[in-house]
Amino acid sequence: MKQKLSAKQYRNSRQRERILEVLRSTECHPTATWLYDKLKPEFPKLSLGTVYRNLAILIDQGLAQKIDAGSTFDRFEAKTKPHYHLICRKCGKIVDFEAYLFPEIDEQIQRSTDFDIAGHRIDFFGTCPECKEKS
Amino acid sequence: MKQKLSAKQYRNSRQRERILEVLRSTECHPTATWLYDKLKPEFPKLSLGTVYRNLAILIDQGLAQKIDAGSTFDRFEAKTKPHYHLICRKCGKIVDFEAYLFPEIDEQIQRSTDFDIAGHRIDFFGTCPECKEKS
DNA sequence: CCTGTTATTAATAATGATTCCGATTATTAA
DNA sequence: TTAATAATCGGAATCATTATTAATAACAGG
Repeated sequence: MKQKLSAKQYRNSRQRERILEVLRSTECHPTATWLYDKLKPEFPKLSLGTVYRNLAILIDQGLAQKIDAGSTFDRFEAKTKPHYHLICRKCGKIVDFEAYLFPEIDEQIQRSTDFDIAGHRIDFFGTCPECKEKS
Repeated sequence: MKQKLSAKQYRNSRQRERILEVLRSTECHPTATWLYDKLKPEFPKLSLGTVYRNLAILIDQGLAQKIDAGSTFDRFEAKTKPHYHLICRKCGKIVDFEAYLFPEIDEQIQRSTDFDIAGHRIDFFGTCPECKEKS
């Protein structure tokens, strides 16, 4: 059912074309609804589902990406010291990496921007030992 | 309505106590449902809403934290070169930081773990210039 | 220029995680 | 013990996202 054949043959569609153009032309990192609102005047019959579906296609084509939240539902942990996460792309497992290796990068970034930096998060993406074995 | 008074007076509850204990005792980074399933045998009448509410309280008390996804809905961007994100804690704005400063840290992590590291994400959290002015 | 095939669309229904609500129960201070 | 009010349970509501379906549009071949 949930086919992910990148071999899929895509046709051109005015909607998808414009979604990509708008996505490329904006500074912000839009939500699907933001894109929908932006394009609604141009396509009065535009449907939100069309925006979602075309974003998925653009991602499949490597032309766009979702800002990766790692998982679709909230995850929690007891508060400990700062640490990083290793996230398995295959099974979604999250493993702590008990270190805060780069405390100096906050200042490094702070000097280059107008943001007040309070902290950072680093997630490493890859394949966990168990999933490595299976493949 | 949506009060966030940390001055709130919390009472003890067996459920919250156990939620924290389980959260502290596990290696994984549970979802609310996982905690619910874990504690259901112990509290046959346990409600999922209770788990969510108590997690919120524990977070308010600084005893737990949500693995921060930055925002509750998906955000997209046209695929460009690798870069980092500056995320404003007050308004949720995401700004690109056009650099991939630390390409060597993937190897650094890879050497310390059994994961195959394919890449990483760094998000910096702080306050954007506009929100700084307002406060 | 037709025509058949099938990707795409719009509208809407379904899903699934999270939050809210109301009546009941439990905790705490006095 | 009692009064005040958190906390609970269960179910309904919410809201972003995904799936379904009939109609439409793109495009390759004739």
